[in-house]
Amino acid sequence: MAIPTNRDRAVAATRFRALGDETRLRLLEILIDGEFSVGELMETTGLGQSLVSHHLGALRLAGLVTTRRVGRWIYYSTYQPSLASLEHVLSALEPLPPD
Amino acid sequence: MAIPTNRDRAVAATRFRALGDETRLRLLEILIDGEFSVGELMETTGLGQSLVSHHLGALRLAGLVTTRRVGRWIYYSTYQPSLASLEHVLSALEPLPPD
DNA sequence: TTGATATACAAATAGATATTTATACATTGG
DNA sequence: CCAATGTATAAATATCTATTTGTATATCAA
Repeated sequence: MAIPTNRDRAVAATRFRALGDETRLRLLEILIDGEFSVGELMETTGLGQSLVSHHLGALRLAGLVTTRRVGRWIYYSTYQPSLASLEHVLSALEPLPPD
Repeated sequence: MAIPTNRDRAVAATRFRALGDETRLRLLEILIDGEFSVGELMETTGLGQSLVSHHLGALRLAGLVTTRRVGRWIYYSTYQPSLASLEHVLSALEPLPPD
């Protein structure tokens, strides 16, 4: 396996940081089940428009979600090559520490 | 698969946040290759004592590393049940975004 | 073209985190 | 017990991030 470069680490850190927020994890969980517009995500989560948009933007920059515009709506979905499933990623970390 | 609770998400977010820092990723990479004391990690990375200790503490709280005291030294290593290999975790996210 | 709707973006602020410096604690050797 | 060594912790500060509020942009419907 190749030695990670500083750039590799920067990218990875950005990805992990994007996952390191409860609100974004919640949005991702929803998006794993399908494609949703910002408005639908607002309804489901009860969060404000700007906040949802902001977090989705962060997930997009991290390459975790992708978008598709349909008329006035923009539909978000998980970017599958990057995130086959959140469960998969989580499973590598799941067990709780002992101490 | 069970619906994630708020607590699940809080734990996961904490874990991801711990991984979302380049310095900590660097330390983890080193620890994947074996067990090292704080002093050794300072030498290898060129970072200050306090900073190394601080980051290791964060990794420990996140359940990503574990410790073993031998005399005055404290040896850090990856907590295997939690992190079989950083590469494994990274591989789940590796591909870069298109846009 | 105009008003309404859906979303993004900017600015402001509050809160969290990384880093540094200084100090405390624990263990060993003498 | 005392000095030295290895590590943790506290305090201070600077930087980053989440959230809120306000505004801009894009698309549609009439």
